[in-house]
Amino acid sequence: MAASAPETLTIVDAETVHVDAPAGHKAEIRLWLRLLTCTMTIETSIRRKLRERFDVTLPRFDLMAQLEKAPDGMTLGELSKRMMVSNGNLTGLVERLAAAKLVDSRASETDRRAQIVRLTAEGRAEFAAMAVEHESWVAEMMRGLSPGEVETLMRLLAKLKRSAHIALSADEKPAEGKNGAAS
Amino acid sequence: MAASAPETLTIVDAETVHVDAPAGHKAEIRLWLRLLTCTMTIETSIRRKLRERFDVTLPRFDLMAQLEKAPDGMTLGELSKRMMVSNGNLTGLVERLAAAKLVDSRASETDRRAQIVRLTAEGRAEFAAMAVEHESWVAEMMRGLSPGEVETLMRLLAKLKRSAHIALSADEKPAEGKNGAAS
DNA sequence: GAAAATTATTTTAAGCTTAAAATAATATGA
DNA sequence: TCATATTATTTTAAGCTTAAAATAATTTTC
Repeated sequence: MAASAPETLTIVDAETVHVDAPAGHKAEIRLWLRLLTCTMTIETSIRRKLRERFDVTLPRFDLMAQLEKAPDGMTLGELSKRMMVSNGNLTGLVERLAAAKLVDSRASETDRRAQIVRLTAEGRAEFAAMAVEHESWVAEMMRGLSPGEVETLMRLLAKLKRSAHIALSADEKPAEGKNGAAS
Repeated sequence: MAASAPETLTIVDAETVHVDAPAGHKAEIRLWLRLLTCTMTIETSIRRKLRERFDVTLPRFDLMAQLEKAPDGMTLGELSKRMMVSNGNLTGLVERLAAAKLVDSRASETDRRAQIVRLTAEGRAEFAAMAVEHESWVAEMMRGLSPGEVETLMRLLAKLKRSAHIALSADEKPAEGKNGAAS
């Protein structure tokens, strides 16, 4: 069951076996590094442009982008899940954006534990301006891909995402035992 | 020439046009978000496991991984370029790893500005142990992809990387003028 | 062989990020 | 109802990260 044990025995030739670690997953490691490189390259460029053009940080833009999709606001927990960052991180981020009058954060009427965060009118306008350029920057960086290639990447990355989530859930519940062995 | 102007007019049907921003690059934005999600999912998992199993942070692991490929050491500038992080970032990272006796940093003999960083014997041993498990974690998360799919992703991400670099260099030199208009 | 330009790194100030512990409000169950 | 568990967030401590300014060494140019 341990992830470190080579359970799936892929047949490899002798060369590959003795050069690599037990199971020889070099292709996967190279793919992971390439994925990281692509993401970092694009992200670094976007970060720089957001600062130059709008004097805003990427995390702030990302937070505003989430809120823009939720006119009725969103709790911190929801934001945390969607942005894939820690809860504590958001507390500070929201505080700073609230200080800049771009978002508004207030306790929920029905559950006083929850904070509901919304874009202010100013935040919405500011985001709209940024989003237009942001979209064109991304498109420009992907200009070398054909529509078909974009489509293929979408499909394969969706598959990778599913695959990663399966691995995730597999090691987050090392022992189950209670509700039967199903699913 | 501006990245924000819709230069490449892709023919789209009326529905799509009026819903989207000027040039309608929704597919590209969605691909970018998916790329980000995949990377963050895998990275978060690796970060957690490195901490649990080896009590080490991801940036430290990444730095050691770079040094492992350079037995004769590497300058900070070289590390900065390869890891795609800022120069100042590395100063602190190397200091902390040096304090832990995992790397060794000393001024170059031939250029006293440059610091040359190397893994210590202890660092090399520590990294070797981590690398084995790291490789299997990554492979596990990619288990749902066939070898052919891994190959296709490699190829298309390489293309995306090139495309992004072209866009990068296009706006890093807004005016050239000196060495002729060639290339 | 100096002045000027370049290169490599460090410092600084601010902000981002995480994991873990603490706080506070709600839900659950005897 | 009251104790217990759960949920949502904040706080804390440490470390990561960046951009920009400062420092220091080397190279270029006259």
